[in-house]
Amino acid sequence: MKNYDHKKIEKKWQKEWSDKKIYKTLDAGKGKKMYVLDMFPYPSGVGLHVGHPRGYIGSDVYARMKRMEGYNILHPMGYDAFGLPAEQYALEHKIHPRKAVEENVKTFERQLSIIGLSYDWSRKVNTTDPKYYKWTQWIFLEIYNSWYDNKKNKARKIDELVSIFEKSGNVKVNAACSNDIKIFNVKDWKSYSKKEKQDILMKYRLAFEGYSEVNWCPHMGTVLANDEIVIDAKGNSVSERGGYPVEKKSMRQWFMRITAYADRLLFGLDGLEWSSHIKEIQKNWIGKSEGSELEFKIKNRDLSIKVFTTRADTLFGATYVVLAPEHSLVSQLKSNISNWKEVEKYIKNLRDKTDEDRTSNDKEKTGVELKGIKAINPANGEEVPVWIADYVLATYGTGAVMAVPAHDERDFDFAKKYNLPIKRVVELKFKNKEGDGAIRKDLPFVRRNAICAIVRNPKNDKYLCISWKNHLMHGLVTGGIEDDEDPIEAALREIKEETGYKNVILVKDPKFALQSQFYHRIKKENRWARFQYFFFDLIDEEQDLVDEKEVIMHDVIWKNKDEISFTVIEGQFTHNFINNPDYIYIDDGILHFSGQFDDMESEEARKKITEFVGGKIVTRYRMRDAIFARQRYWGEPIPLKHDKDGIITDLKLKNLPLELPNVKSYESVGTGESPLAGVKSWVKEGYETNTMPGWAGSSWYFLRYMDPVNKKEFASKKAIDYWNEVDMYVGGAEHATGHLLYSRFWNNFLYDMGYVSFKEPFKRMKNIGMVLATDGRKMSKRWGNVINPDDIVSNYGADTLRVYEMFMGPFEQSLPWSTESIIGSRRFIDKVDRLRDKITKEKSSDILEKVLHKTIKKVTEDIEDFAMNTAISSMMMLVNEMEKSTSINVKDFKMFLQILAPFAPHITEEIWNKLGEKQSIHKSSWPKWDKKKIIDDTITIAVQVNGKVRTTISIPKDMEEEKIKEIVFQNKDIITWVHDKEIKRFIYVKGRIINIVV
RNA sequence: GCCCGAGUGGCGGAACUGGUAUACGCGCACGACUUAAAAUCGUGUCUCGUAAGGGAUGUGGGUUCGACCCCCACCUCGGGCACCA
Repeated sequence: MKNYDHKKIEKKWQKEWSDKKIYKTLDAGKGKKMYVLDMFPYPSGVGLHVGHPRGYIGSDVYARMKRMEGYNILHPMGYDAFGLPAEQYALEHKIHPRKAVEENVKTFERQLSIIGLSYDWSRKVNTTDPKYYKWTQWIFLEIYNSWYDNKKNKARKIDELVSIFEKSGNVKVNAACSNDIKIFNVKDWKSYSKKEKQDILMKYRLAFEGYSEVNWCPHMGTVLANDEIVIDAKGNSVSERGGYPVEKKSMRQWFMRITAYADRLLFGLDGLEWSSHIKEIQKNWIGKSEGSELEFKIKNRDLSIKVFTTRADTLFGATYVVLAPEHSLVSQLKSNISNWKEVEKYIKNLRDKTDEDRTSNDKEKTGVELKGIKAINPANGEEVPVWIADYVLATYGTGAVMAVPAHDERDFDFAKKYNLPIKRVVELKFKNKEGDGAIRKDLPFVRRNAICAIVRNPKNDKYLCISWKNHLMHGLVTGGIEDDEDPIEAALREIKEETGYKNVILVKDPKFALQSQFYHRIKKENRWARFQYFFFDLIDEEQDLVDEKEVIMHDVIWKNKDEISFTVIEGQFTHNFINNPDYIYIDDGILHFSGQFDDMESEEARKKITEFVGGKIVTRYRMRDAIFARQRYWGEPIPLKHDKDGIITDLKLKNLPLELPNVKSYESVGTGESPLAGVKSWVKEGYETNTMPGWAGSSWYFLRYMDPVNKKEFASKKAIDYWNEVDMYVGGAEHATGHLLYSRFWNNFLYDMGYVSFKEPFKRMKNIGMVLATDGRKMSKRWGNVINPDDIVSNYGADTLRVYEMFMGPFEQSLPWSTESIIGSRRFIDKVDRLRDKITKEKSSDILEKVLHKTIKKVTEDIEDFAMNTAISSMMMLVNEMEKSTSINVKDFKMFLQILAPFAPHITEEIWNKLGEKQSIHKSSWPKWDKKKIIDDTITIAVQVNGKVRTTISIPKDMEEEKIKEIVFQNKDIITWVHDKEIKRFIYVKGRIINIVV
């Protein structure tokens, strides 16, 4: 198998490159800069599998090409090493997490070093290094000491907010803040104690203290993440390990007010060259929705319920109000609630359930009415009941909703279960725009009330239809309601008049109507009809005679459900309606039973009704503020101090870093608090015992690489301005809603503060697909299907691994590893090596030159697009062409080596060197393709007859259509196909195809 | 349930902006070299048909001179969200 000794040459060149520091980044280059960044890894204890380096190889290929193109490249690597896995690994192996990280980093670097990646290792960062996390802590304090001004749409220093309070209280302040802010004036502010002031400011800070529910496992004495919990056979939440009961516990946390940036994070996506897929995920995650905030007054109390709705147009159909069980109003209303015990029990029960339990979709909704409480529907003054229910979330909107069961599925389910009234106020509006029923623009509308009778024969399950003789259509029985006539009477009358059937019985009044605008073909007018639907069953087949006038126009027929193809309204809709008469209408439509808003369309009604009841239009986001605390040891300490009176002070820069104390035991203390709460010296100083979450260090590391050893700043302004944003970011798509949002948030913040000059940190991004095992599953120790890159490098060489990983398939796609296919990549490199025998000083053949220059173009463009697989396949074709040639010009061959060099840096360097080059191939300049050499003078194009290829012809590329026509019609194949048929069309698309239509 | 993305030979995949579908690689078959094997090289390899020719890009329709590509409906798989009012 071995044609060349990859072990020898790879080692040799890796040493050479490292000794000569050929990948060293210049602090400020004269030329253009290019920042190519990999998402830095979490160095785990198990080592790498063959999928891990795939992204690194891709970014390396890109960086190498750009380096050869003359860019000053920043291409660094580092480690994100705080967090649970390292802590867990340390606990299991009974070593300190720092030690564990050191070991894992070593393994990681050994495995990476043999692949030949062009990192500048001198810029390595490690989030667990106090010299690094000093600045993570500093950024935290910057965020802590800031608030978000919604008017200026940027973050500002908290001191400026204090000045505003001192001058004018908080009346004029429009800030992103917690939603339980009280209004105060200057006098109030001055009267507040230090602690009170602190508490108020806390509600404005961008990093703030608060409480949240966590999953608490008393037996283990720890907090568990959602995925560490399972549901046992009895339906209780238990820990995955050990099966111990888990309950909810409210715990003190730190938060980051990322929601302040929701809109900027949303619109910032527009300018980014990311895959639309990732942008879509972020958009959904942010979850912007426009709606109205409306108030329902509570009867006999000076309180009201604020609800958020996107469907203010359905307000007249709101038949009850639901509060989240956690809603603060519940306890405020206690004295008025006559069934308080029941309510209390319900809330208590709910607390023991996990979120997952409570919100799983298939679970039936539950709730309790707050008896003795009535809310007033602001639209019509109706008194409606108030409930608490598990399907309303405290954390979204206002924690309360108006329930409109006729137009919302959840409310509908709930109303059905508890027998609450359902009131339809929006109807489907159908405008007939096609056919001879299409609305005539020149005619006014004539309004009619009408019925649509769905008559079923229970004996054979067929439906009564009218077949119109003139129009070849059939539909259900429809007709107008006379003045003062009862709709059901009208329906019975129409059935009798049109079909003669007189013994039918009403089986269902779905209380549904549909508005339809159409042109009445017989009456010759534009109609705007409101059809009320009724279901009837036929009792017997006795018929009266039908009036002669009706008989002329239509027949009476019986049809199966599926055959009902047409009504005056719309066949498909009616068909669905018959199948599901409990149909709740959730789309926009036209209003009725809504007072002065009747006949208005939903969109307009939303604004008008909101205005009418004194509500306001608001924007809400699904995204929540991010918890910025973990109750663990292995994380950055939060640089804050609490004194005995509850006053918090922030550490100053000169006191940073606040280092993690070295302790013997960093196991959980058993109260749910961080292990730091058990460290006496730490607690005595009053230091915060929570540590930062895993995403803290990774939210700004890309800035530190720009100036990695700076002791005075997180990075100098000069370095930041020179490197600017990351030009190419490569990593997994799994960070779409975590890291990629948090780091955009931090960067936007740092921009507001003037520390960085760009809003968005990652201009272009490519997401590496996963490498699956040969069995199509994820590679995992558990399945025993892990392929280790060390083995591949040892058997085939690093160049083969690199070429294969790029050749496997599209960069962003997940692909299974193939132990069989890799040999193809090795053969390719062997062939390249063997081509050395053919190198001469003679000129290469014209054909070879042409293929070479085309390949240079293709590879250059493909690498730019990360289409690595097609770049390699085009080089394979070039090599096949070279094999056919008797000789290859040395200069041509060197150009080929250069374009192959990013993929196979070792073998190309070896041959390059053997050909007498002194300087590294990786420092040479990227070859340019010769435009003249890739132009084809004659082209081969296909000739189709009626769209089928019949032959191909070779013609000079600029030949005129008339001449081509002549040649084509002299062609034997074409003559046989065309014969003496008439030529209807002759289509010539320049340089592409000829199609003859006969 | 809702929102994205994808379905092409035995396998991984290619196909520019709607213009010769199956490039490149793996595998397989046959042949050359060899005492032999490996390695290497050559030839073939979607499918039906002796051929002429026909049929194939998940399924069914549509638009077009022409569709893997655009439109509609459906099926399957992957991802995201999941009572967000």
